[in-house]
Amino acid sequence: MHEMKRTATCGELDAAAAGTQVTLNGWVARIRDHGGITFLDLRDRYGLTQVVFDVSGEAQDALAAAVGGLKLEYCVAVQGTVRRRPPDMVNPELATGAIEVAGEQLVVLSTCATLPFMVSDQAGAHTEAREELRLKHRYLDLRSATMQRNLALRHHAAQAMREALNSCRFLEIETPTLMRSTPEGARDFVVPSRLNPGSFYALPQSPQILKQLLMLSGCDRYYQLARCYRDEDARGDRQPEFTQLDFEMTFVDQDDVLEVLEAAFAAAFRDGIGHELPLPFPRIPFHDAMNRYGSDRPDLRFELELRDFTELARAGDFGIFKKAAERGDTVKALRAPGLAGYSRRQVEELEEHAKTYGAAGLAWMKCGADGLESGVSRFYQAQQAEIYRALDAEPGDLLLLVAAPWRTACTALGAVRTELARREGLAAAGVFKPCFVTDFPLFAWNEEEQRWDAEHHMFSNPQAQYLDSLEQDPAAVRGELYDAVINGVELASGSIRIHDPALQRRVFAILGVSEEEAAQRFGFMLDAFRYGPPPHGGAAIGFDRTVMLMAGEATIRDVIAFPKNTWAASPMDNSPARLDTHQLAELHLQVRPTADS
RNA sequence: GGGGGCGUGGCGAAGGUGGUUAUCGCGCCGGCCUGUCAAGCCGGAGGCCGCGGGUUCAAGUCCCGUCGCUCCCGCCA
Repeated sequence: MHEMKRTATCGELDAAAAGTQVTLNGWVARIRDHGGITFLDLRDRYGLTQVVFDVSGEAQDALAAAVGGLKLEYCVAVQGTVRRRPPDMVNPELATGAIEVAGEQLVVLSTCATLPFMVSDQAGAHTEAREELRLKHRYLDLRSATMQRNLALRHHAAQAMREALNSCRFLEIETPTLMRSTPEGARDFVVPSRLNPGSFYALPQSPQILKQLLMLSGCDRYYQLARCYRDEDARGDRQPEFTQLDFEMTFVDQDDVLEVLEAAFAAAFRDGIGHELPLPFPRIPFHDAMNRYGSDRPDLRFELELRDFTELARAGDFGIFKKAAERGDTVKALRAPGLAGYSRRQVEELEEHAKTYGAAGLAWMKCGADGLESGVSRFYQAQQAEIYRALDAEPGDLLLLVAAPWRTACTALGAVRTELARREGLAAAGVFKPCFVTDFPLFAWNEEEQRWDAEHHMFSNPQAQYLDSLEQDPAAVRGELYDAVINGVELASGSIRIHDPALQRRVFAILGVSEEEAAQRFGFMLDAFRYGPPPHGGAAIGFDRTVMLMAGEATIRDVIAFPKNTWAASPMDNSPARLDTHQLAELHLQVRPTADS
């Protein structure tokens, strides 16, 4: 170790330490040079301590020179005496603000080049530099108080979730990251095999099948902080590699799994940010969530519930809506309390928003003191009283309406709902409203390919009351499927699985998966399920998103140490990168030029 | 695949309708200063305005193309 090894961190000294000799190691966060006296803010993971160098005396020339040469982000060691600050110079913003260290010796452990951007030292704030630059020099970005906090928060959340599951008899078991491509929704990341020319591993999109096999193996309860890989376009809350707290349980029903989810989230929020989530989480069936909030991941921090307007539209004179209702489409209404003052421009912006979610348009009217005004109100003069009653409308409200097939109408107006909340500041920070969304449909009709897809995945159990009518009316079948949602963010998803091979065959048949295809793609699993598979179910928690939510960040990249950008690349190490011809040859690969190169 | 936003010294921003020394804050370099904590004050260096082409007497500004970043739709069971 270097000379001047630390005896204290930069975050632990307080008035009780006054008078003691200490050595601190850390980085120069700030220098305030007043001539004869210089203040140095020394930073490490634990905090910030002010060091004072009084170099006015002639005998201090050597120290003065050393202090004068300091630059931001030099790594240094300081030895000195802790002393109380004079009362009027205490800094209440700082954990160590009651004291300062009178610096007596300074050793520069290493120097620092001119910074590409300032390391942010303000809690909750990121550096001003654009994200691309932050990612290129991620090691510097991670020095900031905010990123340090995020990494620590992530650690504590992980430990809390582990403990919560440990105390429920779960075993942490690892599964391979090199495995075969399995039938899941996303594109696979693929790894060529050197020993098996032309063959490839796939990186897991989730350990789904393997954890089910662990249940068959009698492990009873399994969990894993599993890295998952999906080759799809990124988003603020989504990047190609991410972490799930994946778990699975034997001999349980849906309520048992939901309880574990509640325990895991409660522990993470408690240990991570000291927040007590209210238990149990409210449960909202999928259809209710869509009808009331226009989303299968409702943000419950604000009301703004959607209402059905279909029958009113059928009886009204607005031709477009009338025809929609008669055609079997749904008309949804959103009452925006007190927003009748919205300008035409503002409503048009909301309409544009609705259109991106598939709405043909956004109709509107205003609730005046003497009845409905503006927009499409002239078509509904005869029904004013009925409309006020049905929507609980009051003078001063703005009414927004969408007509479309049920799901589109709900989704589009639901998007308007969250956009309104954003504009009006209704979604408060620091408030967490969890819920479970349950009773998802098992199958979704794929219009393009004219067939049924699995809404969740093809191993999810249909609810018992649909077992006799599976084939007759797939659209009506609800599964033992559930999501956990907090503040409009989907944080977990799971299901009770099919453990009866005969039922599994029926589901495959509905999905159009032939026996041969099933055998070829995941025969090992079907084979395994011949050997006494137990009833089981589980879920997976989107761990990055959970931490993002707790940290109050807008993107999961801010809670991942070394994330990828939206083009799945890392500006720091320039990955992905080309392989040299030798490596390619060894892997039996040949790179074909792209059409445009 | 589609749509929106952004790209100006190391960083963040300002630069109506085109007009000649491209502005400000931070950082950097030099100087002054004994109580700051976003220290202050004085001075200085540093920019082919993402790139390519076009219009024009004249382009950071207008047009076309292109690249990069970012947000959203699609996609992501």
